[in-house]
Amino acid sequence: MALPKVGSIGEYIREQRQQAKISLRQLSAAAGVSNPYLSQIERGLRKPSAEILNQIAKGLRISSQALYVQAGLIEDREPPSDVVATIRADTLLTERQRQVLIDIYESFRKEHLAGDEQTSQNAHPQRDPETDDERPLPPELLAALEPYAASAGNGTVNQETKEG
Amino acid sequence: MALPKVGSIGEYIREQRQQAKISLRQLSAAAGVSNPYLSQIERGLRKPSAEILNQIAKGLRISSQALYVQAGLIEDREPPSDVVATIRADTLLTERQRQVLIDIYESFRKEHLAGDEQTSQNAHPQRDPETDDERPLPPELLAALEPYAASAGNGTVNQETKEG
DNA sequence: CCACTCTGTTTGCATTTGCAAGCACGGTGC
DNA sequence: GCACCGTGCTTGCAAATGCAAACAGAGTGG
Repeated sequence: MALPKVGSIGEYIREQRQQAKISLRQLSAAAGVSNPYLSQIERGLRKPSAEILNQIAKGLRISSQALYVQAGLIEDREPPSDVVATIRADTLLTERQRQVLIDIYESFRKEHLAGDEQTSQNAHPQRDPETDDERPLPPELLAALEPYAASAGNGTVNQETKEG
Repeated sequence: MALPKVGSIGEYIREQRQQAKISLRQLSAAAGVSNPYLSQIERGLRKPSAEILNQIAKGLRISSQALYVQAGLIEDREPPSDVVATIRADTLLTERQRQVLIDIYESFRKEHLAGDEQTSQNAHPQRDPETDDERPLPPELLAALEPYAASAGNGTVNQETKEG
């Protein structure tokens, strides 16, 4: 029953704090959170919000992302290549553009490596958040490419045009 | 509005959702949050916790980190890494694939900078999909994307995967 | 005209966050 | 003896999160 099974986040904070050799109150002051709340967080009785986590990370002088990963709020999955990581880190693109580039890149790699193998299970227009990893290009990617492809004149892009 | 760019997490979510062309309820189901709450989040009436943010990021299939940065929860000031150099260094791609990726990347950057320079897109509470001035990609680039774009509307995945 | 379905929104409420105040314990010095 | 530090922990309580249900419009079609 809703026992905050954030697990190691509290222990992780406590470890970091003890390694820094500062007291709970010191960290609470540095992080700008109350000491009782920090106490409860460290013992796993409370599940802090992202803001509190961020402040604690600041107070501990550790990376916010490391804390989010510990909290399970960021998937720390290994990027499949340096290209993907680099694209992801590029703040000059929109998120959609990033996704398009990464998807294209991965499609290219699959094509280049496998050459023949392909998956033909992308029939539904609805996305399934759980079961898509092998598709060539997702529908929303094509939707994102659509405005660019509009001037090509090849006519391959056929959309419902429900609203526009 | 001084610089409320990082504060408008809700607008960012709404933009991403509308770009993905899914309804609020669809996203709420995919993200596992209630639709009224998502509505309030998008309009800035509620400040979602990190968990909710993470679920929304999953539902949108965008990077959680990008969302946290948008929410101002991560001071992520990573330098604009050189995507082009990384693509060029990738030996798992063919030269032609590399060129296509680089072309797309540079087109995206031009478009992103041009679109961001005069007005940010959060001026209107609702975007009109037709008023986007997005520049088309070069024709040879679209030709390279053709086999992937085949699954847009006709459902026939015509993927020759032949690049020679 | 009415039923049905989709869109996003509002309302009321259980649950939770996060804090101020206070508690219990241990070590100092006077 | 006992005031005075420090440590972390417990207790209420205002405020916020997040949800279920109901609401208001716009299409669509019987």
